[in-house]
Amino acid sequence: MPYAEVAVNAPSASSGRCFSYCIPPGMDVVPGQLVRVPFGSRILEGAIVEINETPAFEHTRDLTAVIEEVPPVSPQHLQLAQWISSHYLASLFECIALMLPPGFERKSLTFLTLPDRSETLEHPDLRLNEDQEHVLATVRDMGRVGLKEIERDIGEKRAQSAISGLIRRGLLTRSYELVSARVKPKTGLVVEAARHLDERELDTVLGRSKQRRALYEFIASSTGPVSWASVRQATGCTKALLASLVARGIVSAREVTVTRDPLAGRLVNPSSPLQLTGAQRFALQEIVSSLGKRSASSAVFLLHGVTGSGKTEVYLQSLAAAVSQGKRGIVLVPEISLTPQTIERFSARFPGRVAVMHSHLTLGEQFDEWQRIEKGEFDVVVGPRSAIFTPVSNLGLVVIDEEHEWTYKQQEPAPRYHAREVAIKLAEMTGATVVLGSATPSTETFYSASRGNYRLLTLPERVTPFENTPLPEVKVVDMRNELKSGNSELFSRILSAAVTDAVNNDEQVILFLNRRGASTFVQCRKCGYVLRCRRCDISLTYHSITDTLVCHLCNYRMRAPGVCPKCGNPRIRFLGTGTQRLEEEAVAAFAPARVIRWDSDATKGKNAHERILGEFTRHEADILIGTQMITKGLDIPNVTVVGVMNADTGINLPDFRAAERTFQVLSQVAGRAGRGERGGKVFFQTYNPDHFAIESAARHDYRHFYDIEIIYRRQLSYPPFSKLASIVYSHTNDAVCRTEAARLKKELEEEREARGISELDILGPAPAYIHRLRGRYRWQIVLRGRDPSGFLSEFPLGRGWTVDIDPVGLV
DNA sequence: AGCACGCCGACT
DNA sequence: GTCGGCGTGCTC
Repeated sequence: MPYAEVAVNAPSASSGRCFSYCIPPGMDVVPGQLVRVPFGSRILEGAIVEINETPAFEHTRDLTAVIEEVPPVSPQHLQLAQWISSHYLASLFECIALMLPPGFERKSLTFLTLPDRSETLEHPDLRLNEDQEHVLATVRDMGRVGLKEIERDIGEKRAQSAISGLIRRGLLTRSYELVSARVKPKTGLVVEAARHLDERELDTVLGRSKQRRALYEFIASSTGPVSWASVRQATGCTKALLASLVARGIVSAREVTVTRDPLAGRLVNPSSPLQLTGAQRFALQEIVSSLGKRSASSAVFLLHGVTGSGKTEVYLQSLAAAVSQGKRGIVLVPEISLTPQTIERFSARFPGRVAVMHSHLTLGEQFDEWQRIEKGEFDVVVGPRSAIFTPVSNLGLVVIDEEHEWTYKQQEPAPRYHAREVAIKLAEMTGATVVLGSATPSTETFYSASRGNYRLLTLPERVTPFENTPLPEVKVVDMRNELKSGNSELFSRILSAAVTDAVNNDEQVILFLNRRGASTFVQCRKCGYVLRCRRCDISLTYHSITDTLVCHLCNYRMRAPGVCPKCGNPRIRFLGTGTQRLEEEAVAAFAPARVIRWDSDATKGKNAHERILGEFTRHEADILIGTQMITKGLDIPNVTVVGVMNADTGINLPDFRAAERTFQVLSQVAGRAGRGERGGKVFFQTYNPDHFAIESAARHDYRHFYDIEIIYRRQLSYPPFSKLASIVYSHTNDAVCRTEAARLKKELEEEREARGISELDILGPAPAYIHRLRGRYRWQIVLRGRDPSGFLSEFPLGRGWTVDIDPVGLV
C-alpha cells in the first residue's frame, strides 16, 4: 500500500513540512502532481512530494482526488521548490505553486446550505436575531449561497457571528469548494468546405436562398479551414444558416483549441547575427564552450559591459549556439524593460520560437504561452523574474539581463525569492550555463566574479552606429555654490544654459528627478551634510511628529538638530520636489519649449507608456521629465542634454546599498545621452559632489566605485561579507508590536548563545522603514551573519512574523 | 478555516 | 468548584 508525502496549502504547514496520506487503490499518482487532501474538516490542495511504501505518520487518511487540469511539476522543479522553501523559509506548497501555470487559482470558496435533516428548522424555542433570519431566508430561497454574498449584504463581522450561531444550532451547514483553474484553454468553431460544388450542383443543393449561397461561396473561396468568428464578421450570417450547410454535408464545422498568441499579427523581419567585436567574440566563445560541458556544477558568467557595448548581441548568439545544440534558453529581463522593442529584438532572431511571459498579457495569453512552452514549442522564453519557473525542458542557458536590478527579488507575497539565486540553483541542477549581464553589476556579483566563483567577461567598448561614440561627458554641478551665488532655483545656471541651447538647436532634453526617498532625511543646505547612524552608516529618517531622527536598523534615536552639526548653518532643509513642480518650473524657464512628463501618475491607463514615449521619439516634445522609468530602454539619438535634478537623494536612503543604487541609476541615466552623432552632455546636480558614487558615475568608472564600495561593505560586514535576514512583526497596536519584537530579540539572543554561534549580529528591534502599512504597525529585527537563514530555519517564528532572506531595498 | 485545549476571572 | 471567555496550536 503506497503512501504519499504531501505539501499542503495550509498556512501552518510552513517551511518544508509534509503530511502523509494513503493512496487509495486505483488512484494513479506521481511526485509533482497536484491533489486534494482531507485536512481537518476541510479539503485542501496539496502537491505530492514523495511516494513511499511506508508513511512518515501513523494515522493516515486517503487522498481525495487528483487535480487533472495541471500537469505534474517536473522532478527538477520539485527539487528547486524544495531549495526555495528551505532557503527563503517559505511554505513548500507556495514554492511549488510558483511552477504552476498562470491563472491557476488556489482559493477555497465557502458555501452555505441547509442541512439534510430539516426537522430542527421547526423547533419552537429557537430564537433567532435579525441577521440570522436574513441568512436563513437567503439560503432557503437560493438553495446554496456563497459566504462572500452574505458578507457583502450585512458585513463580515455580523455575517460570521450570525452564521456560526446557526451552524451551532444545526440550522445551517457549510461546504467548501476549491477553484483550481480560473483560466481554461479557449476553443473556437472552425469551418471548411467539405466538397466543392460545380455550377450545376449549386442550385440543386443550396436551393434559392441567396444568403445561403453567399455563405457557401465565402467559405469555399478561402483556402483551408477558417474560424467561424471571422466568417460571421465578414458575411453577417447566423449560426442557423451555417447549420443548414452543415446538414447538407457541404460544409464541415468543428471545435478546435485556439491559441491566444500575444505575438500574433506582429510581423517581424528576421534578423541575422551581427558582426562582433573582439571582446564580444571572446565572450561568446567562452560561454559557448561551457555549453557543451555536462559538468555537475554550473558555469556562471558575469558579462560586464557599458551601455551600448553589445551585451544583447552576445546573449542572442549564445542562445543561438545553445539552440543549435538542441537546448533551450530562458532570458530574464527586469519587468520595466520588457518593452515591445526588447521582445522584437529576440523574436526577430528566433522567428516563431520565442515565448513571452509578461504581466501585461491577459491571463488567457499567459496560460496558452505557458502550455506551449511545456509542449516544447519554443526555444527561448523571455520574461520577468517568474519566467525562471516556466517548464522549459532541456535547459541549456539562462540569461539575466541587468542582473543588479532589485526587481529580481520578489518582495510580496512569500516566497521572497531572488530570481538570480534561483537561476543559479536551477542551472546547478540542470547543468545549464548562466550569463549575468550588467553595466553596473551588483557589488555581491562582482565580488563573486573577482573571487573566481563566476567568470568575468568584459566588453569595454561601445558599439554604436557611429563607431566608437565616446561615453557622454558628465558635469557634476555643486548646488551649494548655486545657493551661495544667490540662485535658489531648481536649475543650476549651467544646466539652464545647456537646456536653452539644446532646445534652440532643435535638440531634445531629458530631466531626471530622483524621487525615491526624498523628504525622509535632513540635509544642510549649505554644506550638504546628512546625518547618519554611527553604527549602521545608513541615513537617519526624519519623523516629523516627534521631531526625531531614527535609524531603521538599530533604532538609534536623536532629536532633530536645529543647526547643522558640521557647519552650524541653521538652514537644514527637507528635500522633496515632485515632478509636477519640476514640470511647471521647466515650462516657465524654457518657454516656448514643449514639456511632457513621464512618471507613474502620468502613465495611468493602457499604452500610456508607449504613447508618451512615442510622442517624445517623434519630437513632438522638447523636454521629457521623468523618474526612474526613463532610465530604461530609452534610445533617442536626438537627446543631447540629460539633467539629473537631484543626483544625491538616493545616497540618503536608509539602506546599506544606497550608494550602489545611486551609482547604478546615475550610470544608467548618463547612458541616455549622446547615443546619436551629435554626442551629448550630462549634468548631475548635487550637494555631494565629492561622493564616490556620484564621482564614479560621472567618470563612467565602475571599478572606481566598486573598489571603494567593497571596503565599506567589509568594514561594516554587510553583504557580500555576510548575509542578512529581516524579520518583521506587524500588529494594529504599536506598543504590542514593539514589546513582541523585544521579546523575540531576547529569545533569538538566547538561542544564539545556546547554539554557540559567534558570527551572528541581531540588530534592532527598530521600526520598519514603512512603519505603518495598511493600518498595521511594523517593527523589524535584522540578522546579519554567516547563515541567518539556517539559524532561523530551526527557530519557528510565531504568528504575525514574516521573514525576508537576503532583503533588498528599504527593509 | 474550525475545533480542542488550557488558562484565568466571575459566579454558584 | 464550575462555567465560559479567549488566546494558541493543530489538522496526516
